[in-house]
Parts: sequence; structure tokens; C-alpha cells
Amino acid sequence: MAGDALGEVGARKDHFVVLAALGEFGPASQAALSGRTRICKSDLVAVLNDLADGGWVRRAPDPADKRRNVITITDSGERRLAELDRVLDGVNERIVAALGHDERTQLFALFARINAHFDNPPGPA
Amino acid sequence: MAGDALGEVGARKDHFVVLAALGEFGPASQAALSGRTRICKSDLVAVLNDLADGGWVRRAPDPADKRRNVITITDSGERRLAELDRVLDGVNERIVAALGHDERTQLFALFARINAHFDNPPGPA
DNA sequence: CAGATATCAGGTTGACTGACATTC
DNA sequence: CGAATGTCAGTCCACCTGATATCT
Repeated sequence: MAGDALGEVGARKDHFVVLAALGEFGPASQAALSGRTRICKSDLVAVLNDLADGGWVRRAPDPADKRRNVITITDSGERRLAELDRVLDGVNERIVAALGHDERTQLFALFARINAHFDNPPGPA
Repeated sequence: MAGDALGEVGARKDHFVVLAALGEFGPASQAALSGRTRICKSDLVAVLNDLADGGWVRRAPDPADKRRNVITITDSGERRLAELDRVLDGVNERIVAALGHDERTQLFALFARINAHFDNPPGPA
């Protein structure tokens, strides 16, 4: 569903995830990005190839550590991120279309509770 | 997530779907099963091979129409279905573990509203 | 004949694993 | 040396498509 909508503008889920991580936390090595996004480093290579081809990120060797690349979001990438954000907002709107404002608030609050329970380990074991 | 839990007992998502459809609606041809489960007929062949190998369904030629097979769930299949049901209940429990009884009821009610809005076409277009 | 049925072969995507050369 | 980094190759599942032989 969300994947389809992103596909219509030539993007994939991981493109959004990576751009969002770069927008929020700033430049990073591929290994750091892999940790932040939970995209495995092998797949990240292909995603960054796509994003670099589109001009949405810059991949530069790290002068301080020749093993690393430094990935930076470009201005064009910021605009792309905003575009994908709009697309996903549209999908979200279609999903919760049946619900009123208060119900949407309820739903997201329940999701937040569930999510926190997974991020935190109060006892999912 | 649910797929992982089923995988641990050697099952796949479609195994459960097919067994559940047979348990609820009774024996059916493969074409009918394909319609009920929304599993395309090509994939259904492989799924039924698995289920027949496990002794969970019986595949018998339909005497009334030689093109058809009649798929029937076996006693062993009923037990397998109950097992997979327990596995999925466990997954569900882990997901909503953060929520109390009333909140779970709320959540499922909201899901039902959203779902009905997609089954019905009051205006998803 | 047209249409339905079951089967087989293939193709695509997303998520993962392992091997590898380079650098620290 | 061991460890980390980025790259490449290949596996597996879910989902989909098309071709084909058989039968109504």
C-alpha cells in the first residue's frame, strides 16, 4: 500500500527511511546509517546508489578514516524527502479515512503504547 | 513477525489461511479455495502439495467433474489448524501486551471500522 | 467450439546471509 | 594481528504472470 504509493513517484520504502534519517540526524557513515535505519549494510549500498544517482545524497570518502564514506543529504534530497512525506501523509489519510479526529488520536495513542513497549524492554521476553 | 512464529513450527502463512478456509467453509475445489483465500491458483498448488504431504488435507478427484479436485481437511489437519491458531494467538498477545483489556477492545473496534471502510466502497476512490 | 481447471515455469520484490578486499 | 567498513553474490519468501494439457 505505502510501497505502491512510493512506487508511483519512483521511490521505495528504504529511500524514504534513509532520507528521513539523514534529515533528522545529519550526515553519517554507511555503517551508522545501517544502524539508525535497521537496513542491513548490504542492501544499503544499493539504496545509496539509487539516491546518489538521483542527486539526493552525496557519497564522499571520509578523510579521517579511509574505510568510511560520509553520506550527506543534498538540497534536492531535502525536497525529495518533503515530497515523499506528502505521499505518505496521503496514504495515511486514506487508511484512517473512516475515523473521526478523536478516533485517529485514540488509534495513534494506542500505537504509541505498543511501540514503546517494543522499544523499551519492560518484558517482551 | 507472524511469519516467523509460523516458520518455527514449520508452517507458512498460506498453510494457515487454507486450513482456516477449509475448517470454516468445508471441502472445496482448488478454484473455489483460490477465490476464498485470495491465493492465486498457481501458488495454491504448492501449498496443497505441502498440506497433503503433511497429511493435513486430502486431495481427491471430483467424480462429478473430472477437471476438479476436492480438497478436504483431515482430522490431523483440524489439529494442525488449532496448533497454528494457538501460535498466532501468542503473536497477537505479544503485540498488544502493552494494552489492557479495554484498550484492546478499542483497538480492534477501530480496526473493524477501517476494515469495513475498505470492504465497502463508500468512497475509497 | 469457448470456458473452466489444475499444473508448471518464470519473474519481481523485500529481507536476509556469507564471502571478500581494504583500512584501522 | 583482530576488528570494522563497504561491496558483491546468492538465498528465501510472498506475490504475481503467463503457458499448457485436460476436461465440460
